[in-house]
Amino acid sequence: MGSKGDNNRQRIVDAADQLFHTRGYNQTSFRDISEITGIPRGNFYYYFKTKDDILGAVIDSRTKFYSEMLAQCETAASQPLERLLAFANMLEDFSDSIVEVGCPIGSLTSELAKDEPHLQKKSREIFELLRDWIEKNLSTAGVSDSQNAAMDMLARMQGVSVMACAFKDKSYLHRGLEEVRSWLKKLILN
Amino acid sequence: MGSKGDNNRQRIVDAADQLFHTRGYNQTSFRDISEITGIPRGNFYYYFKTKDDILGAVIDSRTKFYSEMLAQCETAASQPLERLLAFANMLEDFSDSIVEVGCPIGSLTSELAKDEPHLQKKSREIFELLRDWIEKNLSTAGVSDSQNAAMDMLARMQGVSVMACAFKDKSYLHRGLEEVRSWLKKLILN
DNA sequence: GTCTATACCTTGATAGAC
DNA sequence: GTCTATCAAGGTATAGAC
Repeated sequence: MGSKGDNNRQRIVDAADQLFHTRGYNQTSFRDISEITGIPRGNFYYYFKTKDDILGAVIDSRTKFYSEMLAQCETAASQPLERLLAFANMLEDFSDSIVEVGCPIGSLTSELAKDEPHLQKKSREIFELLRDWIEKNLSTAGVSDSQNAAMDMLARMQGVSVMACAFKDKSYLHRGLEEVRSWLKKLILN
Repeated sequence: MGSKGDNNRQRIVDAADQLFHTRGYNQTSFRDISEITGIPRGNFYYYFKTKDDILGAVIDSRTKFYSEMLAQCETAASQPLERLLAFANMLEDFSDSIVEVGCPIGSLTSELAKDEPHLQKKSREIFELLRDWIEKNLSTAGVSDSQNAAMDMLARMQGVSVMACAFKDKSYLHRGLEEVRSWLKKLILN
């Protein structure tokens, strides 16, 4: 705590987070992380036992990030609909990188599904965090079957992310997210 | 044409197709393909110049596969709505592998977005094939803005695939596809 | 056309000096 | 805590015999 090593550890996690997003987990090497951080490859093993452990720390970091994002949505608005809309709006800030390399959560979970079932389970927890928060707000807003509706909202956002990335089409991403918002309003306001 | 080598070439493509789907392109090695086909690693270079070339052939093969699937949908039904529903129904046949490793088109396109922009463009052509076919049928059915509606249909299917794979939830996949079908009916029958 | 052997590189991971 | 040197394994790709 507060020791010098914590800085290096955090710098490794931050660089890995970025690289896992833009290049993917399997396509990111220790050399890549070393070049960005300036920390020699061998040193990584002082902070982490394996590459999987780095990914675990990255997922923890992302969980914290989205957790704070949801907290921000709750501060920004007091009503469930407004909070859900605030969440959808925040995603627009990342539209450039979504079009370029996909959704950080969705693309990671999809990649891990193919060869890292244990870590896929861990990355799924970010989805569960979002799903439960959405469900809570939908439920408060009086939406029946809020569990399924929460999954549907995430699915819609994932769908537009995948297609926007596939077609490199930023305007489609915006149109798709706009449809999610209008779907939300219709769902809650009847 | 008809020479012995064509058999080996096709066997390589078929094995690679399967492996790229279940393990991903980058995580599939020549050794893996060699073990399945029994063809020595070195021989691959008689049929293909690089690994990328194998992927190119796999994408061509998948394009042909989906092209034939769409033709089947046209044979199975004469009305646009029925044809679109037939298409959605056919995807249910692959629900097990979608839950396990994701949609073959979506997950490949997402993977390639991160480190193979040239091949991502090629894999996108499968999406374009589907989109244009869906658009044609929606248009014939009298749907206004059929272009956007076709993208929306693909996006919805991709979304439920990503979430069903993330949560390993086959029943969610079925529910999601059922919603796509009812959305289609509402869209066309007003 | 088919096969073996192998070159050459990068990978994740380890050992041990400082 | 930090660093360098290095390992063993596995990757794509090549050379050349048959």
